[in-house]
Amino acid sequence: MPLKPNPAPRDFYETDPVTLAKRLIGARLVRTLEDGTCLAGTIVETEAYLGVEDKAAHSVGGRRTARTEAMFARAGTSYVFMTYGMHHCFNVVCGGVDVPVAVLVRALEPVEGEEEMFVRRGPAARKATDLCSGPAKLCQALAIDRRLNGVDLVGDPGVCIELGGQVGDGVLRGVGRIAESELANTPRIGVDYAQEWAAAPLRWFLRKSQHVSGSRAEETRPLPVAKVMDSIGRAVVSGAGAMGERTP
DNA sequence: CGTTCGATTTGCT
DNA sequence: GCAAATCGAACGC
Repeated sequence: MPLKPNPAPRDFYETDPVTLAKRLIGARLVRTLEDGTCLAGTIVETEAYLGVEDKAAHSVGGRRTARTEAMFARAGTSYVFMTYGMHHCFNVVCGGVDVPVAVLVRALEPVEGEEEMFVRRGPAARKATDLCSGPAKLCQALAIDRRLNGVDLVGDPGVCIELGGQVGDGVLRGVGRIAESELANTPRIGVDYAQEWAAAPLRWFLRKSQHVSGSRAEETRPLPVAKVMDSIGRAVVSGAGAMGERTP
C-alpha cells in the first residue's frame, strides 16, 4: 500500500524555470489514480521554457489561448498539452501569475507501479528504461492526460511532486539529493524550429541515469537574450514575492 | 547500429 | 491548411 502522497510546498515552485528544472531532478512525480493505484518515478530529465521571449515556448510573445492558459497560472500548476494528435506532455508551471514559464518533465526512473506502467505503455515497452524515457512515454505510463491540465500540484489528490526523504519510503531506488555536477546541460529536444533558441542550454538530465530520452550531446549556444533571466526574475519577484535559491 | 516516415488531432494562421 | 515540446515501426547498412 502506497503512503499518502506528500506534495512539495508552494514555494518549491515559486522560482524561475532554470532553477526549477534543476531542482526537479531527483524529486518524484507521483500519480494517484481514482482506485488508489500509485504510479511514481524519480525525475531524471527536464527542460526549461522561458516564456514570452522563448521561441520554443508555447507562450512565446505572450500568446494566451485556451491551450496555453495554464502557463499563466500560479507556480505549482500543471500544464498538460497534446501534441502530434496523440501524445501528451506534462509541465510544471513556475514563475508568478501571468509569467508564462514552465518546466517540461521529460523522463522518469520508475519507482512504484512498474507493472501497471508496462500494461499502460503496451508492447513497445520491453524494459524498464522504455517506460518513462520521454515526455509522452511518461504521460502514458502514469495515465496523465489533459484532464490533469491546470490542476494544482500542491493540492490536487491525483498528481503531485514529492521531495526526497519521505519517511518509510522503502522503494526509492532514486537518487536523493543531486549535486549540479551530476547534471548534464544540453539543448532542448525537438525544438529545431525555434531558431536561435534551439541550441540554448535549457535541458538537464542526470548523467548516470539510464532512463533519459534523446541525445546526450552537450554542445550548446548561449541564451540569445542575455537579460531574459533577469526579466523573468523581476517578474517572479513582483508577481509572487518568493524567488531565489532554496537551501534545504 | 542508423535514418525515414506515418499516425492523428489540435490550435492557430 | 499546416506544423507540432513524439513515438515506434520499417527499412538500409
